[in-house]
Amino acid sequence: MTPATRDRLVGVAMRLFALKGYGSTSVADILHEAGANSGSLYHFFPTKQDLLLAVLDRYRQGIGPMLLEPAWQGVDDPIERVFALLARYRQHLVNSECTYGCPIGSLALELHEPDPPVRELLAANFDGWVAAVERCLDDARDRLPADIDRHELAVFVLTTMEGGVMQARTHRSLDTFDASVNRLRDYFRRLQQAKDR
Amino acid sequence: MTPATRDRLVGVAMRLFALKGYGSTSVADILHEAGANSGSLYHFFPTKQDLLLAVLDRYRQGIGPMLLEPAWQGVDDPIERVFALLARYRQHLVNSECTYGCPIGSLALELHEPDPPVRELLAANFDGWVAAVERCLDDARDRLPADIDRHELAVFVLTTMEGGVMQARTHRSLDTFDASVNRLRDYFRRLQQAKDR
DNA sequence: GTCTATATACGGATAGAC
DNA sequence: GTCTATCCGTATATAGAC
Repeated sequence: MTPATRDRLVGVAMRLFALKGYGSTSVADILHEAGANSGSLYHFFPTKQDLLLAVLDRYRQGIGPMLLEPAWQGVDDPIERVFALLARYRQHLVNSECTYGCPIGSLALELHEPDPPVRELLAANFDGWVAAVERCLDDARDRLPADIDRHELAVFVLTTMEGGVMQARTHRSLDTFDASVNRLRDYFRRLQQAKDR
Repeated sequence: MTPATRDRLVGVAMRLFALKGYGSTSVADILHEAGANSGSLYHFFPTKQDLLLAVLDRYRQGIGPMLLEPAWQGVDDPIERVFALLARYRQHLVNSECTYGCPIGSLALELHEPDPPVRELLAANFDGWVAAVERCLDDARDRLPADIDRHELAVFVLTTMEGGVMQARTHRSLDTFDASVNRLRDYFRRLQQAKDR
């Protein structure tokens, strides 16, 4: 069965906001691609921004099933899971010729003064991502220095992904993304070596 | 003498694009704040995008005099210069209550499929920034492992800044920026320790 | 180079029948 | 819940006098 109209609208909006940005996606674009009419959309969502909130909520709920589970298929080592997650973003860049990166990061910088509910959902998406990485680091705590701040380190992994994706899109090249992940990998190696002693 | 109209338009556009974004800044906003009329702007710039190109070019030319020189006042140590540069972005966040970060990064993610000249000027801005950091690292080469890729490391510094700024703006808090810079500092410490042995 | 007035398109959102 | 038709503001850009 084809998804109900509301879900279809959210799905199309998710796709188009990621592809073209929030401001550059018109309500008419969404209606056209979803095969719906203005009246339907405004029946479910009072404003375009409410549709954005639904999109951000779907991203947040999808962190586990849509992002982590596929990325971690067949990867059990917690530190390798961190880098498998980064590899997934790399694959998105490859598939899109370096035009598609992290939709949350793009929206976070596109919307300069977002209304509080929007900003909070963006932050909640980052928090969920960082928390998942932090659980990996906790699982690997025996291989890291005891005094390392694992929350800071998890934030730093997200920083590396977002900063690397931004530069890759701008240069239309994977080089800067790979350089960033290489340096993060080197940092992890040195942390693990410090533990060995 | 008050700046010539053209320069004033570029200056106002630079400010408003950084504050509100490119798409959310109307030509009328710029004209109003610059005290100019439509005819003047379109006399100098055929389209709004040409004005953006002038803004990006001014950023690029300003990397030395407007960014590096102020950040490096009284700082001679090349590695401290890297962190002084990051501290300058932190200060921008403080001054703006975490709303103003890096205008180049914001534009890079706001414009999803920029016309080639725009994308190239964004990339040139990143290149100039990275090259400056790389020169610092070259100046400190004796304190870093001989086999470290200093270009990758310079890219990683920009990655840290951009990723940290993005999260700080989203959380309206310096914590994630500070966490990222702390981890980068720890990485540098470990690189220098590796050299000592 | 600068001014005013305006063309023209498209945006989000609404009205009201079905 | 869905449809068509449309309101109305604002956007970029232009025309042509001065």
